[in-house]
Amino acid sequence: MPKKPTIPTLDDVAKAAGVSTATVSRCLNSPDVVVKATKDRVLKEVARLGYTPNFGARAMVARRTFTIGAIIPTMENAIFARGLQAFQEQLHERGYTLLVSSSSYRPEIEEEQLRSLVARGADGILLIGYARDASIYDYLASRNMPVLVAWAYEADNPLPSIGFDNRASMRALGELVWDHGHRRIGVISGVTQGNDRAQRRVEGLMDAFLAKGLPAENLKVIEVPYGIKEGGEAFARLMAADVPPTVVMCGNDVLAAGAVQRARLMKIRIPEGVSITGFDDIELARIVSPALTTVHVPHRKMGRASANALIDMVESGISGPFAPLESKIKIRGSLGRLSGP
Amino acid sequence: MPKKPTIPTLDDVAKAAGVSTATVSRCLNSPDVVVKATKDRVLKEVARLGYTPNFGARAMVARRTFTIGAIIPTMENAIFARGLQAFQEQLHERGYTLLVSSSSYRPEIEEEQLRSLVARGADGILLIGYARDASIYDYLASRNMPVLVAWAYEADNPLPSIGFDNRASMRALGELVWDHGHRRIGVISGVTQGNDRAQRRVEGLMDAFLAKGLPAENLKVIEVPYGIKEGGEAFARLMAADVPPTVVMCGNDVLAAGAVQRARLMKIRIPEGVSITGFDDIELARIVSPALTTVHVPHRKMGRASANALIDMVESGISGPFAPLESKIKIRGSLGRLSGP
DNA sequence: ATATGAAATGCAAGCGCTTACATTTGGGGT
DNA sequence: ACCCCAAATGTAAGCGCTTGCATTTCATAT
Repeated sequence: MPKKPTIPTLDDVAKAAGVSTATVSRCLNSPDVVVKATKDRVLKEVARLGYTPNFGARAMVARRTFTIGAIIPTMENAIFARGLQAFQEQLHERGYTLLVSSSSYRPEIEEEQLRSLVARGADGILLIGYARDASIYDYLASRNMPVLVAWAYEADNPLPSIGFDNRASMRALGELVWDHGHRRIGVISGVTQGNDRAQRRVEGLMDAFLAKGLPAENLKVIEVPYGIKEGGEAFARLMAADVPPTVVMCGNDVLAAGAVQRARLMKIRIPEGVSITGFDDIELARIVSPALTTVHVPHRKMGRASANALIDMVESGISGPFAPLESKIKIRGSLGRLSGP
Repeated sequence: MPKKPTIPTLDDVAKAAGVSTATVSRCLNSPDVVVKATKDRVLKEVARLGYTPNFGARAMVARRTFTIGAIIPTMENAIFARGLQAFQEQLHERGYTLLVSSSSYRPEIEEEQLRSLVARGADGILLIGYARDASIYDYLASRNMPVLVAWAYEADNPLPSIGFDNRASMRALGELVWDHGHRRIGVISGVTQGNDRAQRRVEGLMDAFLAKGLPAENLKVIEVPYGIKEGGEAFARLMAADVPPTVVMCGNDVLAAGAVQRARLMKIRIPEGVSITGFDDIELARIVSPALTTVHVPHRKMGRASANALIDMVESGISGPFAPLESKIKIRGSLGRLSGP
C-alpha cells in the first residue's frame, strides 16, 4: 500500500512514538519542557507521517486562530493592492495569516463578509474607511473583536485607524491648483455614497475653493463609479460644457488616467488645453503622459503599519492613539499654470 | 450591564430557547426538519444573542471548511489582481471563502504558505503555474488535497489546470512580429527561474524565430525582475547595443510599460524608432501611448473558471479534463511594420 | 377513546487538540 | 542504600459543534 489517504492525527503520532498525545503536543508547542531524546523520537515520527496539526481543533481550544481578516472594496486595482500586499507581508512576518474578502463596494456584501470573518474566528479585522452602519460596529464591539480602520484618518473619530487625512490632503491639492491660477474647476469624484474617502476628498476641494471665494457655479462635480472608462466618459462630459473647466481634478488616479486617455482621444493637450490631477500616486500616475500631478499616499507604509497596529491590538489590547500618516503632493506635468485673467 | 463580552455558544441559544443543542444546530443547518414554531423561537434567540457558529468546532466535525486557499506570486499588480478578484467573486457565489497568501515569487515561502493552508483545512488549493518541487505535489497528494493550477496550461501535464498555453501564445505573437518585418529582436523576460510562465513565453519566441531561420545572435534576451523600472532599465540596455533591435518584446505588460516610458525619456519614438510588445493585456496596455500590441489573456474568465473547477473537484472529486483557454493577440500602435531592406 | 407510525426533538458520542493536575522517573544529598 | 523533590510524562476533561439513534409528540385511522 503505497499511500494512506488518511490524515494523521496527534494520536497517530503519539502511538507511533510510544508516548502520550500530551507529550506530542508539548513537543510542538513548548519544546523546551520535553527531554531531548523523547523530542527527537516524536519529531521524527511527525516528519515521517507528515503530520500537520488540525487547525480547527487547535483554534477551538486555543481560542486564537492567528488569522487576521480584511475586507477591501476590490483587489482588482492598484489602489488597495499595494497596501494589501504590504499588510499581508507584515502579517506573515509576525506569524499571522490573512483572510481577505472583497465587498465590491457593496455594504450588504461587506456585512456578510464581516460575519463570515468573525465566524471563522479572525483574531482581528481590517476595514477600509469609516463609513458603515453603527449596528456593525456594535456587533463587532459585542464580540470584542479588534477592528482597525485603514486608508482614512479622522482626528475626531474614536475608532482606531491607520491612514491619512483625505480631506486635508485634497484641500492642499486644491489650494495648489488655485495657486496655479485655475478658477474653473471640474471634479470627477468616485461614488461618495458609503465611501467616506471619496466624500472627504470632495469636501476637501470645497474647503479649498470656497474658502478662496470661488463662485459655486465654477466648481462642477461629477460622480462616477471606479474605472478608467468611467473617468474618460466623465471627462468628456465636463469638457462638453459651454465654458469648460481649465482643470479636471479626479478623486483617484484611475479616474485621472481615464481622463488623460480621453483627452488624447479628443485631441486636447495636457496641460495646455486642460490640466488634470489625480490622487493616490499609484504606478499609473507616472505611466500616463504627461505624468499626473497627484497626492502621494504611502501605501506600503500604511499596510505595514496597519498590520502591526492590528496585531498589537489583538495581542495586548492596546489600540493607539495612532498618528495620521503623511500624504504628499507630487507635482508633475499634468498640471499647468494659468497666466493672468 | 450593557454588554456581555462572552461569545454565545450553541448551548446558550439552546437554553434561551428551551430546546436542545441538536435542535438549534438543525435550525441552522437543515431548517426543514424542524417545525416552524420551534424554528422561529430558536432563530429569534439566535438573532437576539448575536450567535455565530464557531468555525473551528464546525470545521472539526464537518471535516470541511468551505475555504479555498490560493497562493499567488504577488497581489501587488494587475496581472493576478483581476483574475483573483473574479476567482473570489465566484467562490463567494458558491458559498466558499478565499484564503490568500502571496509568495513574493519565492519557492520557500510558497511551500510554507502551502502548509499553512493545508493546516487550516482549506478544502482545495489554487496554485499559479506548474513549476515547483515534486515533493510538494507528493505532499498534497498524500493529503488528498484537490489542487488546481492556473494561469498556465500544458497539454501533456496531467495536473488539472485552467489557463492558456503561454508558449503557443507567445509564439503566435513572435510570428506576427516576424511578419511585420522585424529581424533584430530584443526580449525582456521576467525571471524564468521557478516561473514556468515566463519560461514558456521565452521558449515561444525561440520557437517562432528560430523556425523562421533567424540567426541566434539577432535574438537577445534579458531577464529582469518584475517591475516598471526594471523594464525601463532593460530597455535602455537593449537599445544601447551597437546594432539595437527594431522591436523589444516583453514578457508582460508591466515590463513593456516600463520600456515605453523609458523610450519616451530617451526620445525614441514608438513605433518608428522601435516597436514594443507586451503580454497579458492589463489596463496598462491601453493607457500607455501608443497602446501596446500584446496578448490578451481572459483574466476574469480564468478566475471564474478556476473557482468552478476547483469547487467541483472538492465537491465531487471530478477534475477535468479541462480545455485550455484562448488567448488572443491585440494589435495596437506600439508595433510597427518594417518595410523591406 | 385508543392504537399507530411518521415527524419532531432530545441524548450523547465523538471530532483533534491543549492543559491542569496526577503520576512516574531519576539524580543528588545524606 | 534511601529519601526527596524537581523534571518529565501521562491522564483525562473539556473546547463547540454535528449527527446517529432513542425517545417523545401528535395527527390520523379505527
